[in-house]
Amino acid sequence: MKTLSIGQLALTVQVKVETIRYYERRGLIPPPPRRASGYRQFSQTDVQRLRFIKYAQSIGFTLNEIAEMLALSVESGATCGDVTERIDTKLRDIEEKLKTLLRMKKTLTELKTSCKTPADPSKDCPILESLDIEEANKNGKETLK
Amino acid sequence: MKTLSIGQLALTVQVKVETIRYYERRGLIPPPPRRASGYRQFSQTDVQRLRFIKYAQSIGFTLNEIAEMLALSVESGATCGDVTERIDTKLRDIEEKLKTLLRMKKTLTELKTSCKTPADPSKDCPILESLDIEEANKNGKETLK
DNA sequence: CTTGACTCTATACTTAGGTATAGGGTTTAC
DNA sequence: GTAAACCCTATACCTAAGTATAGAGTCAAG
Repeated sequence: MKTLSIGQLALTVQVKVETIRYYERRGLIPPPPRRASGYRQFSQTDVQRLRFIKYAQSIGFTLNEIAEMLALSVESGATCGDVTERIDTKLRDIEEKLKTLLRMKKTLTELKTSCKTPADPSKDCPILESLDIEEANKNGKETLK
Repeated sequence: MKTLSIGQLALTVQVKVETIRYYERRGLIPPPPRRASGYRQFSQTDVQRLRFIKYAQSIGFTLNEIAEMLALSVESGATCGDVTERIDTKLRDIEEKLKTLLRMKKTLTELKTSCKTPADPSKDCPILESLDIEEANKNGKETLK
C-alpha cells in the first residue's frame, strides 16, 4: 500500500490541498497518520472517500449531509433504508427548489412581456416607472415639469 | 407627507430594522434625512422602494442585481430594453439551475432504485458498501474475519 | 549542502444576506 | 419626571464551503 502526501492526494482527486485539510477539520475524513515530520500520510481509502464526497456534492448533498452518510457507513448495520431516507429528503428539497424556480421563471416571463409592450415604445419601462413616479413625488413633483 | 421612523418602516414592509440599515449601507436605499437627534426619517418613497426590493428578491434577483436596477431607474432614459436584458440574464440563470436540479433528481432517483433492490435485503446498502470495503482494506481485512 | 518545492499550523478573508450585541442617546406615555 | 420603548453607531457573528496568507519547518535533486 503506497501512501500519498496531501499534495499527491489533492492531485489525484482534483481538490485543493487546503480543501483536504478543511475536510479533516470538518470531520469528513479521519485524521490520517503522520510521519515523524508531521506530514500527513493518506491511503487509497482516503482517495475513495474524497471521491465519494465529491460525487455526493455534485448530486446536491451538503457537507453536513455527507458527513452524516459517512458516519452511517461506519456504523455497522446501516442499510438501504437509512440511505434511501436521506435520498428522499434530498429529493423533496430538490422538488421544492424546482417549484420555486419554475414560479420565478413564470413571473419573469410575464414581466418581460409587460415590459416589451409599453403604450409608447419610447416611454420608460413600466417596471421602473413606478419607482420613478415616487422619486418625482419625493422632489415635490419638480422633476415632472 | 408623513414620515416614518425606521421601526415604523420596518413594520410596514415587514422587514427587520437592522435589514433596513443594512440596505442603506449597501446603497440599496438612499441615506434618508435625519432629525436633530439623528433619527432617520423615511418617506413613502422608501416604502415603495423596499417593496420593490422585496419583490425583486422573491423572484430571484440578488441585492447586487437589484441595486443595478434601482440605479437604472434613476438614470433618465432607462427603457424596457435595459430591464428585459436583466430579465433575460436571470432567465438564463434559472434555466441553468433547473437543468442542474433535474440532473440531480434523475441521479438520485436512479440511486434510490439501485439501493432498494440489493441482492439480499438484509445486506448493507450498496452505496455505503463501497466505502466499507475500503475501510476493511485499511484495517488489513481484519474486520472481515 | 543548498535551494526550491512541499508541508505544517493558525488565522483571516471571501460571498450573500443578513442577525446580534454592546454601549450609548432619545422619545413618549403615564 | 421617569421608565419603557425606541433609536444610534460600531463591531462581531452566522451559514456554507472553502481560499489565502504568514511564518515556520521538511524533503529531494543536483
